[in-house]
Order: sequence, then structure tokens, then C-alpha cells
Amino acid sequence: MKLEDALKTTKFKDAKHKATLNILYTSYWLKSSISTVMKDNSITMEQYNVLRILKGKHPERMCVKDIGSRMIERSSNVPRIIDRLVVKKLVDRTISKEDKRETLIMITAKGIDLLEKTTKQVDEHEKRLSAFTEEDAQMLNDLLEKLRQIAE
Amino acid sequence: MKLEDALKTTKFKDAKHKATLNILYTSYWLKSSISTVMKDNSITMEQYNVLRILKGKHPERMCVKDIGSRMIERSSNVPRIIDRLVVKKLVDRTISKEDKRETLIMITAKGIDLLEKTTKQVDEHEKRLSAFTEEDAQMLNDLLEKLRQIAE
DNA sequence: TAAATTTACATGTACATACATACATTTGCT
DNA sequence: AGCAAATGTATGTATGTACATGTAAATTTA
Repeated sequence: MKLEDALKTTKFKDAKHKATLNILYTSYWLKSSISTVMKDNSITMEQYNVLRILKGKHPERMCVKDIGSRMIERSSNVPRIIDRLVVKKLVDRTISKEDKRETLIMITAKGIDLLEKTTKQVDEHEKRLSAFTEEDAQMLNDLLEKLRQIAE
Repeated sequence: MKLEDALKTTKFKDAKHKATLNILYTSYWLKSSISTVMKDNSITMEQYNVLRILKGKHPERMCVKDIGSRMIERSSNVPRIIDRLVVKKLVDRTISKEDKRETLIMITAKGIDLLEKTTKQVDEHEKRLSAFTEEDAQMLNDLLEKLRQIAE
């Protein structure tokens, strides 16, 4: 769907302004699309994100801060997301012996199973973006990096 | 900041996968950046969005459904966003005489003032994206449209 | 016209975000 | 060593999202 149709407007100040709205809308579109997969697995995007990060270090444990620093949206909410994963027994939480302020988190076998199952479905889902080539993706990545280069 | 640094990883399946994460991250980056302006005006992005939509029709009233259909993130939450705007006297709510199911909303003078003040600050803020040209924006818009073209 | 369906909105719940604050532990400084 | 500052995490509140459900009014259908 074209942005003009999605927002029912053609009033964009310039291409740059349209691009910012386009990014916000496309992000929303991607999230909505992926969240159907998450829902099938009784998990949220954020919970999936945390599991994915933990899997990358498994079988090492990670502290809350390290998890937070790897998330797409920096969340002050990591402890509460972990709460929900603990209840579902997808992760395991202990207190660090080296630094008693730290909470150490490890993904469980159950967590890995769910993660792998979900990732497979996400990949299937992403295959639907078939019009979009690797060259397009390259170019898009370059443009987004350039956009984020702000004058300090 | 490069995506690799923001997410502290270099493990992307391919450029396409990286592009999806890049969009999600850039959207978050944009929102965070703009929300500092919103905060200065004691308003949220969503409330700003609703005011902007209402201004486009002023002095006409709009029903909740029409407002929702123009929002970047389709929200089941429009009535509650309006609640907050009503409390701040930035909009005015009445029931339609033609169709008593409809709630009609109009932006107030106070709402217009706040919107214009905020928009000015947002524009100033967007000027900081100076590395990004109109040609870049054009290309980005085209790529995002192409990404959203899903095989049905 | 009466009944069934649809529409427009409101509301309840679970989860998430942003921000402020609290609290314990560790680190740095003198 | 003792105290101040920094750090890591948790939590409270207001706001927002997604989804399910409720309710009244309008529209369609029989």
C-alpha cells in the first residue's frame, strides 16, 4: 500500500518529510506483520528479541544491562520482560556472585526450542518480501545510515 | 551510529534481514529524537498526530474512525488519546446529530496554538538531518514502497 | 415493520514504553 | 578505612498497543 493511501493524505512538506513518515509507517507495517507469527507462539516481539539475544551467548549467562544494550528499542523494561519469560520457564534468573547487583539470565532448553520454531516461521514470513532484492536492501541500509548521520 | 554498534552484533543473515532491523531501529531512533520536542510541549507523539490530523480538517469536525484511519499506527486506542486531549482542552468532543453512534472531534484554538508551536520545533529538529538530500529521500521512499510490495 | 447484522465507539486486560525514583552494591577518592 | 559517587536493577505511574468484548444506533434483510 502506498503511503498516501495508508495515511489518506498527499500533504508532505518535501521528500525528506515523507521519508520520515514512510520509515515510521514501514516499521509499523513490519511489526504488525511479524507479530502474527509471534502470536502463534504465545510470545511478544520484545520477548522474542530477548530470547534471540540470550541464544547468541548461550550457554553463558547475561546481565540485564547487556541484554538491554542489544535490543532494538532500548528498554527500561527489561526486568519486566524477563519476569514474563521466567514465568513461562523460557529463561532462568540468578544473582551474580561476582557482583551482587547483577541479575544473570540464561535461556532454557524450552526457550531455545521456542526460539528456533519461531525463527523458522519468521524466516518463512520474510520470504514473502520477494520483490525486494539484496541490492535494494544494500541501498536501503546505506540510506538509513546516512539519514541517521546527524550534525552534532 | 551504525546498526552494528547500536545492536552490538554483526550477525545478519543477509542484507535483507539487516534492512528489516535497520528500519525498526531507525524508526525507534526517529521517534526518540522527535519525542524530546513533544516532551517540551507536554504532549505525546500520538496526541500530536491526532492534533495534526484534526488541524487538516479544521474547522470541520471528524469522527473517531476517520481520525484512526489517518494515523501512522492504526490505533484501537483513539478514544483514549482523545480523552487526554479533551482533559487538556486541546480538542472538543460532541455527539453527532446525524448519527448518534459517532463522536465528533474538533481541535480548539488552544490546540492549534500548541500544534503550530510544536510543529515549528519539529521542523527545526528535522533540519539537523542535513546529510540527507532530497534525492536520497526520493530513493528511500521508492525502496520502502518496494519493500512493502508483498506477494499475495 | 420486526429481526438480524453491521457499524461506531467505549472499555477491560495483558503487555510494552518513557520517565522518575528507590535501593543495594561496588568503585573511586582522600 | 570511610565516604561520596557511580552502577545495576527494580518498581511506580502515565501513556500507548493489541485484542476481545460490550453497547447502542443504524442499516440490511426477510
